[in-house]
Amino acid sequence: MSFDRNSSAGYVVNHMARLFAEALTRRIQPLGLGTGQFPILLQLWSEEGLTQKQLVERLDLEQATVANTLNRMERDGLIVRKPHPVDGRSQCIHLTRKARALEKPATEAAMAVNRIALKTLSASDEKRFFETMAQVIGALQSDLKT
Amino acid sequence: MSFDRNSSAGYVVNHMARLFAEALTRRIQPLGLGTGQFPILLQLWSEEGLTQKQLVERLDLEQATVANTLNRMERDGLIVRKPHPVDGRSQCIHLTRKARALEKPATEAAMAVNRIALKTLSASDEKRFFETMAQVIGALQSDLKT
DNA sequence: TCCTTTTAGATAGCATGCTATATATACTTG
DNA sequence: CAAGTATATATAGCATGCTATCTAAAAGGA
Repeated sequence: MSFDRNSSAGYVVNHMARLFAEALTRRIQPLGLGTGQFPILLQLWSEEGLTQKQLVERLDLEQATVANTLNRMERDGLIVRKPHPVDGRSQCIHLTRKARALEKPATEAAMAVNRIALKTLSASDEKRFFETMAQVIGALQSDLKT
Repeated sequence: MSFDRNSSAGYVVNHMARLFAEALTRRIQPLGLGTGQFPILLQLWSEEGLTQKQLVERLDLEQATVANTLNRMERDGLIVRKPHPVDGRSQCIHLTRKARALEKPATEAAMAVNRIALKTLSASDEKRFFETMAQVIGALQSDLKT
């Protein structure tokens, strides 16, 4: 009996993640946004003027990933980089008016995707699902720390 | 109160998927494999000589994704493409000896990752987790069909 | 002060996955 | 059989994410 993809947590999780991404893409592409920009925007909507370093600390992404995504966001007119007042190595990331205007429609789109994805779950199933994911994430993180 | 990443199913699922991928990468990179090659190898280990079309039907991936991954696998000496006996458009994908030799260590690596990720879950939690993921996947798939 | 080390960010290069499109072969229909 | 359609694969081009490496500025120590 061979390894069955659909009994492999890693495979199923990857598949589910791709479906989430596709569903979100559908809804935010018309706003001119991509899925990778979303976490950064969420952070900046609640806390503007962060440095790249601070963004990296708050999001579970590598520095290079954030730098590249910021480049695309700058190109697309969503952010501007302003020199840091005291540290010449750093820059503060600020949102443009355009990016601020997207907060409501974009978060609504993300909430719609979450609602649709979880709609067959009872409140307790949903709670359990989040708890289980947190456990799995914790287990993988401690493995990776090895 | 703003949108909280960690209460967003999409975000958490994406994060979990990246951690699974990283844990698997750690273990199969020494074998010369990447995560994207894994589903294709699994399929071919159990059913060799499939066409690209058949692979696409069995894996939830786009045709172009499979074509590109097969190109890398050919480059890396894992597969060979042989002309289809009757259909001149198709090719049959065959494993090399090298790829066949990787079946055991690679599936063991994947099983190790799954075991580690789920180790804090009881049997019933684990069962429930898979059931919930299947429901979420189904809900997203039916949304995307719209 | 000068030198070393650390830190912030940029960049190169790659894999994975996508959409859109091109190409070549097969099929179908008049 | 010719003409048009459908199918199998290839390719272009992009976003997201990674590791590894480079550069420039800051911090610390002799």
